[in-house]
Formats: sequence, C-alpha cells, structure tokens
Amino acid sequence: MEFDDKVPIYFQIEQYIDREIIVGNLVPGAQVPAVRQLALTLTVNVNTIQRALTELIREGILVSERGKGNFVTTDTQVLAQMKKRVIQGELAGTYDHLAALGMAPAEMVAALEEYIKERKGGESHD
Amino acid sequence: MEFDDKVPIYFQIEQYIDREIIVGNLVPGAQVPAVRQLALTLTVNVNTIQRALTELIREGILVSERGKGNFVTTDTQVLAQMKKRVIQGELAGTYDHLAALGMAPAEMVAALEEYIKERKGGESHD
DNA sequence: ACCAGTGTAATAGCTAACTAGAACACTAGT
DNA sequence: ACTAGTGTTCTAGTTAGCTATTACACTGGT
Repeated sequence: MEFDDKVPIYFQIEQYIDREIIVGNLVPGAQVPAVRQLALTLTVNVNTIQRALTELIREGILVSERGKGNFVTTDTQVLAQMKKRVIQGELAGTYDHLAALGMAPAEMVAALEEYIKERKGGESHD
Repeated sequence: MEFDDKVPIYFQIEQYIDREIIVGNLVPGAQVPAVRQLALTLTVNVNTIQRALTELIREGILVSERGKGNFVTTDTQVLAQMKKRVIQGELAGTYDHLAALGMAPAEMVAALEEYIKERKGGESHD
C-alpha cells in the first residue's frame, strides 16, 4: 500500500480500515485480517498495525477477542457515526482549505464540478 | 497559528505562505516578513521557518536576497502555476478520498452542496 | 568603521514514529 | 498435552522533525 510520508502510517491505516468498513468490504461482525497478515499486506511492522487497531478498538469500531481475532463491531450506531464523521471531516477540510484560498461556497461547488468534468475528459473510462 | 500535529510544521508553513500569495496578502515582489519575525508570529523555531522558506525558494516562489530579505517572485507565470497546483491538489485529494468511500462524482457535488447548506444554517453570518 | 537588520548554517538535545525481534497470553482443534 | 493461529507487550535501535543556541555572512544607513 502507498502511504503519504507527510502523515503517520498508523493514522493512514486507521483511515484505510474506516474506508473498508464504509465501502462494505468489511461488514459488521466480520473478522479483520490477522495483524501479522495485515503487516505483510501493507508492508509495515506489526507494531504499527497494532497501534492503528488499538485506536480503532478504543473508538469502539473494532472489538478485540484475544486468541481469536479483531472484529468489526455489530453496533451499527457506532459505524454510522464513524461514516458521518469521516465524510463530514473530508468535506470540512476541503471547505476550510478552499475558503482560505479566498473562494466563496458557490465557487467551490463550481470548481469541483469543473474538476470532475476535466477529469472525465482526460481519463479512460472503465 | 494552529498546526495539525499529523503533518510536519514546515510543510504547513509552506502551504500558509502559498495561500497568503494566492489570496493577495503577499503580492509579487513583496517582502516576506523576516524569518525571526515569522518565527515569533507562528511561534516556531527559526530553523523551521527557514526550512519552509528554503523549499519555497527552491520552487522559485520566493527569491532570497541575503542581507535584505525574502521576496515573492515577480514571475507571475510561476505564481499562476503554483495557484493551479494548490487548487487542483485540493480538489484531487477530495475526489480521491470520496471515491475511496464509494461515492460517485455526482454524489460528491451533492454532498458538498449539502454540507455548505448545513454549515450556513448552523453558523452566524459575518 | 560601526551597527542594526537581514538571511544562513551548524551543533546539541528531545520526542514521536517506525522497525526488528522476542516473548507472552489466549483459543480452538487434534 | 500439543500445536497453530490469534492478539499483546516489551526492549532496543534508527530516523525525521523540532527546539534552543550560537555563530557567521551580507546590506544599508549613520
């Protein structure tokens, strides 16, 4: 996996797992790959994986069962909140950054639409 | 100034100065505040300021004149490119992150509009 | 010649993030 | 009892980022 060297790996792994859950690759109650397996897959040390998982466990998104594995919580309330937090955070970040560039809200929307249009044109479709 | 403790301070300072230029608080040819002054204002060490400025100088956005100060380049070409890079980067980041959350382009625009609407409602206007 | 204001560079010390490796604790199957 | 597969913890060592401090180099005004 590719990491942004400007932000801590353990944090990017947290976000990665959040996304896997949101997208549905990891459903509520599902077992997360073993820490040693994740370490191999993401080419990162077990301790770094553990640090990310510990944080997700602390947040209640994952549940740890010693000797068995780590599992996605079945508390859909918590998962729904997480999803909202992630998406809101993304939009808020964009909004703040663009506002700091002197852009008005309407311009932001226009800029995003423009970006999407250009991107569609310049890419091969699936 | 407030920094995100997840990303290097020197990098955030680079972005800060980029924004000051884009917004027009720093015009082409203008002198950037002295490094020791910036260090005080942003409450960071001079070396950290210097690291950020060195990078901006390397990119041609600032021009250093020893004994006199650091100045915004008068090469509007370079500044225009920088502005485009910053904005495109912001949009691209948002796009990629939301796409990784399983969102289609049209949904992204809708989500942003919705976010702006909610934000306007919940805030006091200036 | 001096001095105040500027950028630049170098040293030393601290902490957070990451790695490597080993050990420990628990579960389930044989 | 053993073993394989899990999570958990600990120690040691490396590196990047940041701070503090000092020194050096240049400019412009007096």
